[in-house]
Amino acid sequence: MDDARGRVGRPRSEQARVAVLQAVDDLLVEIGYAAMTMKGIAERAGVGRQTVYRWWSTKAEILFEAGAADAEQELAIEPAGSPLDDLTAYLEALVRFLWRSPAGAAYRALLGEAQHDPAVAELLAGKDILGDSARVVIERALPDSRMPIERATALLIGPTFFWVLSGRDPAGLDARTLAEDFLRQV
Amino acid sequence: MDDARGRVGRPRSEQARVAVLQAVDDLLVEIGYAAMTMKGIAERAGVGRQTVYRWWSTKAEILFEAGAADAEQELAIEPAGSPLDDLTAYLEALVRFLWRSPAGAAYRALLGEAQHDPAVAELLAGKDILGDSARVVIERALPDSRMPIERATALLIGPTFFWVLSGRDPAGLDARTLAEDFLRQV
Amino acid sequence: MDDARGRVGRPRSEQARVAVLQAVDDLLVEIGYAAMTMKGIAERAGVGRQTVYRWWSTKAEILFEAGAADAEQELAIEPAGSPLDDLTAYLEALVRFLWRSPAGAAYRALLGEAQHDPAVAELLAGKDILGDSARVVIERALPDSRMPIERATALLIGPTFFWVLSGRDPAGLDARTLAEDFLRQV
Amino acid sequence: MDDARGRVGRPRSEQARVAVLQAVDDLLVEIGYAAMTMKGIAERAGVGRQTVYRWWSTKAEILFEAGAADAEQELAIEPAGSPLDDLTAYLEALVRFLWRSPAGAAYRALLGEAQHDPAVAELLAGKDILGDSARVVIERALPDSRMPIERATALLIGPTFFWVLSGRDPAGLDARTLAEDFLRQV
DNA sequence: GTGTAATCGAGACGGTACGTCCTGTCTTCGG
DNA sequence: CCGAAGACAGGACGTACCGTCTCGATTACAC
Repeated sequence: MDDARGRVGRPRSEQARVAVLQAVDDLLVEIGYAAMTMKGIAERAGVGRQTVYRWWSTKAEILFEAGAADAEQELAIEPAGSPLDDLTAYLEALVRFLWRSPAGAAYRALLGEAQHDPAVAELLAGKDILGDSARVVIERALPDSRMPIERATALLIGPTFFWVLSGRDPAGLDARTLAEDFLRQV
Repeated sequence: MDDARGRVGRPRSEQARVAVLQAVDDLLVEIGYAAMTMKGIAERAGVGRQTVYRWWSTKAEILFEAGAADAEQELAIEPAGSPLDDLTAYLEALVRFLWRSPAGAAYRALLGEAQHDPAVAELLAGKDILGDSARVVIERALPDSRMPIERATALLIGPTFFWVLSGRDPAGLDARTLAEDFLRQV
Repeated sequence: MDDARGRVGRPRSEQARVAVLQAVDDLLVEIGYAAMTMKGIAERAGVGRQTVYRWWSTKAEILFEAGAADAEQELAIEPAGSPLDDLTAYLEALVRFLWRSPAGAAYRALLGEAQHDPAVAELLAGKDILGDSARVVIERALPDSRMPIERATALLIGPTFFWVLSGRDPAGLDARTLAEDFLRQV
Repeated sequence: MDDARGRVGRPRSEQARVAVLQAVDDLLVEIGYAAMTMKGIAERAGVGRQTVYRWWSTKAEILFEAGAADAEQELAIEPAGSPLDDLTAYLEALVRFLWRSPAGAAYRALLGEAQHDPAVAELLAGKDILGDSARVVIERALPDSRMPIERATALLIGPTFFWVLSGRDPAGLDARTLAEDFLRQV
């Protein structure tokens, strides 16, 4: 309705849109975030640069759109029977996401950029990928907890988040132990 | 010793060194990390660009040298009497550092860059500012703990670290509560 | 006939045609030839770009169509009684045309473009605005001359043409003197 | 002296300067004035674009510097014995220059551009290539003429100039006849 | 003192990405 | 089929910064 009314002119090309998102995905793996350029994205996608700028302002925006869906899916956990198993499975997924997954690499790059670029910070603030995924798990595992969900989230995610982002080797992490630690607090 | 050997030629100018470090400090506050350039640093310092490149490879290196001493000092806590008070004071200092301090801004910028730049990651790995400061406090407050210090560090720092870096408002944090949570685990 | 055959569909819009020609006239005065673009012309005329391209290939073509009629009229001189007066009047008109008239500005722009663009050269070759106007005057003033008309044309127009196009100030020209010079040769 | 005093920084590269001028000369012949771009010139010269922009503002300026010396030389005529021979030789050189010479093509392109670009007009006004060369010949051939040199110049050059620039075939020109016509006026 | 040598500020060098603009084509809807 | 609108791929624009390179000038140590 909002879309179909007074539309005039050539409509946006879906083909160009997915080509750009795919190019960003590929380039992130091949050359990394820092080496990615708007020019390079456009060329890789076989798309004019103006077309890229018409729909996204920065490579951060494209990366966000390209990675958000994957991220959400990778952090969604099947119920595992017990609270401890649930939390363990989630923390394992979190490590996998942050450490190895392309979507996680994108997330870390964006979060890094957000530390010194308010525009990116705002972009990330619009969709709290980690917090949302953790809330689902916590509410399922501890429906009766009286701890505010925000604080519980930080306690659950924080240690792993710090461990990975500060460059420590995730091999030194044990998800089950962390889950047990968490249950002792909450 | 390293310096006194058969050195010949004009020695490094201490004046140029501090001018560069000062310029980086100033520019970080004035224009932010992303907008800082090697060219801009050299001009602000009144120094030739070659002189900058001669002693540092990247702006990350300069920033690191400029901020490390401040960071260490801001995270060093006087013994406060009780373990809970000690830990609370440390977490308060940590929030101040990450959230408001220029040195903390530098640290966050570097940590962000480290997520997609291995050279910066290595730089940070060389000096574990957060981990070192936390270890001191933990060993003082809990001399008898049998939990590995690395894990204890992650449990202590993690929630606050995640809270701030993910863009949440530190006003929602309560250091004493977090310290109590921590003591329940360890 | 050409028009009356089995034409089908919406006929060419006269309104669009004159809007484009008017836009070109306006833009030539307002921003000059070099700054004119096909995009700008279409927008100024309130016309689709495709409509412009459908009927003209280049801005030179539009400008030519827009200025030709004016040029012809500005260079047509009423008989003035004597050959000398006729020629003087013509040379004065020529200076006015080349120096101040919008149509003259268009002509000079096109002639300039023709020096490095064969397509424009061919366009101008199709209608010899200056030569045709001079021939009329010369044949009227000197019906018995045995000098080839082409050479006479060059002798009459050349000095003024050179003067103006090489950027000299037309104030330094005296049409009557030039007419006398011309009569001495022919 | 003026140059050698307080110079600081790396001096301008003569090698880059001649590479650019040579590239412009080549490109003018190969692809023509209109198709020449600053980007193309820089690439052809194996030079950074900034280097081109540092020393010249427009392709017109480069072309002017590249062609001026050639033009001057091509229009300098050896004394031929008689005024008529002198003037004939000059007019023949003028036709050669305007019609066939690469330097002449450059001149025509610049003169064309000058018709709608005041910056180029000013550039050409700074060095009156045609006028200067004609003055030399006229003053040598007619040392006692009382006609102002500017007017004599226009009478001498004008017809040929008009003939060539308006796209007429120079085969139809006869230099000796034009020289005779000129002598009849002056 | 007189080299010798590494430093300094300055600024030009060849490159490359930036974000904008225009090109000429295309794809939509409405007359 | 024409027309307005506007997105498309492409490519030049002029600018900024990259990291390197030459300059002349300075400043130490070794002779």
